[in-house]
Amino acid sequence: MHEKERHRIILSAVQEKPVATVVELVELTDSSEATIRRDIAALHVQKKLRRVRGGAEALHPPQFVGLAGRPFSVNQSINSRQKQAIAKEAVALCEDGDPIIINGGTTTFQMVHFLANRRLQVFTNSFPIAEHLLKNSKNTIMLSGGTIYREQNIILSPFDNDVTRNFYARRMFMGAQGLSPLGLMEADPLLIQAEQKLIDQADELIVLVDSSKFSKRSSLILCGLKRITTVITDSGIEDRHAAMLEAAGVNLIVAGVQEMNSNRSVTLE
Amino acid sequence: MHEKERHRIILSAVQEKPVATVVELVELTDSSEATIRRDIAALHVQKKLRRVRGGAEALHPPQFVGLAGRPFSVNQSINSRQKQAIAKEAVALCEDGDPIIINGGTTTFQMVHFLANRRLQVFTNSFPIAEHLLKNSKNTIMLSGGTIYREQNIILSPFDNDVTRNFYARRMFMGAQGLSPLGLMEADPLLIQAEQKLIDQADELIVLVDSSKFSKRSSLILCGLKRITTVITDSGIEDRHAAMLEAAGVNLIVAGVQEMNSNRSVTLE
DNA sequence: TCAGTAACGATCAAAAACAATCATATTGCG
DNA sequence: CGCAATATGATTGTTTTTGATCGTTACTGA
Repeated sequence: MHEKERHRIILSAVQEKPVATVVELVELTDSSEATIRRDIAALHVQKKLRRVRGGAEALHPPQFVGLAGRPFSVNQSINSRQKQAIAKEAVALCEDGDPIIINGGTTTFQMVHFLANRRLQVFTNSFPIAEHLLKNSKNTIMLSGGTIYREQNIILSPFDNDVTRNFYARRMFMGAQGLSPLGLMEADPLLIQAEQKLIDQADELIVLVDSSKFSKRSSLILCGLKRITTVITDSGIEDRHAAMLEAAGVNLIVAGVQEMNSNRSVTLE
Repeated sequence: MHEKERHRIILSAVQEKPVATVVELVELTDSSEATIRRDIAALHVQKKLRRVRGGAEALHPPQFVGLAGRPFSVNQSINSRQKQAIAKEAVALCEDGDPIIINGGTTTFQMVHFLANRRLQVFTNSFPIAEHLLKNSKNTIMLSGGTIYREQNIILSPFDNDVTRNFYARRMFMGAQGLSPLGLMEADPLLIQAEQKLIDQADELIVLVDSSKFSKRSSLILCGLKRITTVITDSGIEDRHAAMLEAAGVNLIVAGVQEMNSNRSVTLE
């Protein structure tokens, strides 16, 4: 076996498992330990992997420290003041007993805090949302089936999911990457897929976006403005954007960040 | 077993319950107490867990009341020694890349620790299993859709679930309430429902039961003995029960609870 | 309080992993 | 073809890790 082939095998093996031992690699490549060690050493200086005693490990060990991968947990803290205010308004629309759909996302995730004392029927495709509500509330939780995508933290199935098709809600709540005259825009194709499966399963579509989203654009259009029932945003929204929504017949709720009585402690309760 | 692998298993175990004892970890990893102590000490200085007398605990331990209602978490500790040994044999049957189904239950839950270093395609209807694997392993996780039942910790849908129907596995692993000549018995009608949806989605049916289950009966029969490919149990199984399985053409694996020095403490710890 | 037991730390020998070296095989090139 | 350059595999001695033992310390229950 040639050197390059071994290197490919080694790199592949290191991706598959947290740590590939020298002995394993010997069996995989039918070469000697000495050779494998030399290979690992070479790949180590090439910064292709990290050399550890006993074998080698991937350079960027997908640190599944938390369920929320980096992107998710980082997003969590961005604009969390506004997001919480927006989420609060969203939950305020609901009454106990209502069936609702919460699409995965960092803004919609903030709804969980205000749902802690409620008793709704919540359908979601977000693993973190389901987990949190399950642990910290008495709501009925329904989950869509499929593969859990770690990066986006959503559950998605390539097949038409009858659980999804049979759950019909009064309202569906979702975030978005951007909101323009063209409609509701999203960046991640995976999220688009997930959202398109849900979007027709509710009477009303409630979109939760902070005001910065009105100036952002994205490549993928999910649906037109007319499909949206209500937009909840923060007071940073510009008049022209509000006018745009009004023209499309979309209700607008501006979450009052100011009315929260002196809570500099934004932390959740 | 490699150092990194042990560390993963230890961290996995610490997540599951408030405190993982050294003895438990020894059995989980097949290494000595000295090694486990050294590992715990190392992980302690790495701030990955907290070292306590007798073992280790998670850094951020209390997830409130906990997702698992009482019944689940209580069951968790009963006969956990045997359950872990049984679960270990179960995982040993699998090769990386295999598609498998893990039905929810306390015995099958123990498989998660041994899956920490593996890379399988795991389909489950158990929220805790999905959660744990998601957080502590690189396995691909697929979840069935539906309502999350808190008592039983399973996800169940009244509708035929296409995710389920389209996932076909090599092996399905499940626990049971009892095992008699009549077949596999279950007590909870809800569990029966969940299991019947999955049981035909795999080539082989592997049943994980501790030996006490052979003398227990239950009201509901899930399937006959002949449907079972393999039974994994502990060394407490009686000869007549082994004969019963043999007569039905069922493979039997006895998980070696190799006599630990003077284990008069059969009680749970 | 006072055993009795469990957990611990230190120590040392065995095992595993390693680095260095040399002999052999393979490859490339004149 | 022959020779040199390089890669590979085997051998040996060294370092690291592991497991077992033993004396000490911390808990437990009467």
